[in-house]
Amino acid sequence: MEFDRSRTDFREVLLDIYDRLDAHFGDLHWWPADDPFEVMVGAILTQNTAWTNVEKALASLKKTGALTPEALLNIPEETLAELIRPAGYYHLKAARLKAFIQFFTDNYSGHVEKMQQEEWPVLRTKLLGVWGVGPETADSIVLYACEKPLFVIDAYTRRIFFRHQFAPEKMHYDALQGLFMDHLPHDASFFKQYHALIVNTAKHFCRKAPRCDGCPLKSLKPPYEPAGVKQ
DNA sequence: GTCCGGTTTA
DNA sequence: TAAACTGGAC
Repeated sequence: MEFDRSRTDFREVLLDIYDRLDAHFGDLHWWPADDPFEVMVGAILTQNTAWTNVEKALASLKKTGALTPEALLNIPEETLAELIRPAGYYHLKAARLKAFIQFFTDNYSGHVEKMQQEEWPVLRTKLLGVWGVGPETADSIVLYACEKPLFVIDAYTRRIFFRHQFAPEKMHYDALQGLFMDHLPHDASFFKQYHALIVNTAKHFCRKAPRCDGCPLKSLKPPYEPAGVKQ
């Protein structure tokens, strides 16, 4: 099956989807965190993990005063692992946090402001070089911690856009990202809200077992499909 | 393709 | 009791 994204009004389709979701959910104020550093730590902790469990891990880090670059640099990895245990994959994530903090300290002296001064394509490449940081984690940090206009793709984005037949199921991360980046204005606040809306939509309606009742996208037509054709 | 994993949700 | 959870490395 061909996925025709060449039509000139694909931008209008993406904006239509945004408007529908924004009207339904309103301003979601993502990413939920006290500061950019907490966003970065949360981005690693939330890898394949429910956010409610990440909140517990972040709470225990705060409670013990460990949620600073200096503290995380010096804390023993095993101690860190126990603190973040509720987030799951805790041995793995302790190692990943350590790798990221080392990078953050070496390159930006542990200052988010210095990181924010980096050109985002450069920053993204550097982040992808850190062990434990893949495309979604890197882009979450670039967008939500550094306020740079980069569209974040996740499993929810894939699910929703595949089901509505805008993209093949296993479309590569960068290709799917390009679908948004090539057709939408590069605005950080807009991208933040769009991704947040996608996550909410997937949690409420576009679950693994779909609940299309009441979904703002229920009446959405695939861009290439003639109106009225039943799937 | 497999492994990492405690916790919540259905 | 099983599925799912704001992935990434090997």
